[in-house]
Amino acid sequence: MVEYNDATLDTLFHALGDSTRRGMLHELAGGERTVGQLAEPYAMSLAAAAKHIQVLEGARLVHKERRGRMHVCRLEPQALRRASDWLRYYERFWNTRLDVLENLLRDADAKASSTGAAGTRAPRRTPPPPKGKRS
Amino acid sequence: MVEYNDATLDTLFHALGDSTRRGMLHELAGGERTVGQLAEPYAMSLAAAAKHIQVLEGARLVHKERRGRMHVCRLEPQALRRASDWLRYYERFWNTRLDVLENLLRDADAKASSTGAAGTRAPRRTPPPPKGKRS
DNA sequence: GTTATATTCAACCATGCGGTTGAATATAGG
DNA sequence: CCTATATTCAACCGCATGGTTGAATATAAC
Repeated sequence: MVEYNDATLDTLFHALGDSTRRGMLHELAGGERTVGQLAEPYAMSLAAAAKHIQVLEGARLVHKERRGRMHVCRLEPQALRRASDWLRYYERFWNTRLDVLENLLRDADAKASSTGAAGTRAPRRTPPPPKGKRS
Repeated sequence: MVEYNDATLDTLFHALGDSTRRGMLHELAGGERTVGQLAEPYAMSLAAAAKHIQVLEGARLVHKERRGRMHVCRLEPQALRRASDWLRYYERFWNTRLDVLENLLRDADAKASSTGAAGTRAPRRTPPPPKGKRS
């Protein structure tokens, strides 16, 4: 059951699509950090860094907890796992040498279609991404 | 050797952070598809869908090849593998029951700090994301 | 050659994103 | 109480993104 809704994966991958945020995750892999600690390495305002952290929170990649006057963040690995699960669906394409086989088939096709016969492969659609519960 | 530069991962994860594009990848998992075929399920102009495909190309998730008057797309699994590799670094956080252990430690800490002694854990920084070759 | 099909290109538009600054809030410490 | 520290909030800005439309290009079909 690798079923996550679109919005979740959107925000998740969007959160991962920024090197500052990935850097913060990497830092959090070393243990809990305060907002200030996470922000410090970056050449941007604290407010900007804090926004990045909020994005990570929104994607449930990070949990923030107030402790006295500082807010400490911790990595929330389940979200990362969700991303990994999604990717796992495509694992067969690189794991088994299926891609090599694909290449051979494609090349054979190219040669075939250039010598005549059209539309040999890929005419069938998989059930269309059903408009609101995709991926 | 799981070393990819920031920009690559930025564009890669950004490309994955859109459900239309993920839907297209899913479709391409079924084999080669033309631009028109990929665009058809979506309630947007062909031009818009084509732009999505270009984003996928830019992230090297898809290879497009002109064949006659149509352009056929194929899945390029190495890029997906890159994303998977990046995630793998964090696998330990959810695979081994290390996260559970972490929870226990954290709770213990919370109790400890609420009963007195401050700043027990997480004072050490891992080497800071070195500003241009991070993640 | 003309027409239809498949796709791109260019200009444009609204919205969101990553950043800034300055003020507000809340806790800790002298 | 007053001040310093840690963080958020709100307003603003420039730029990228995701979408549109209409014209351009190239191949296929008649």
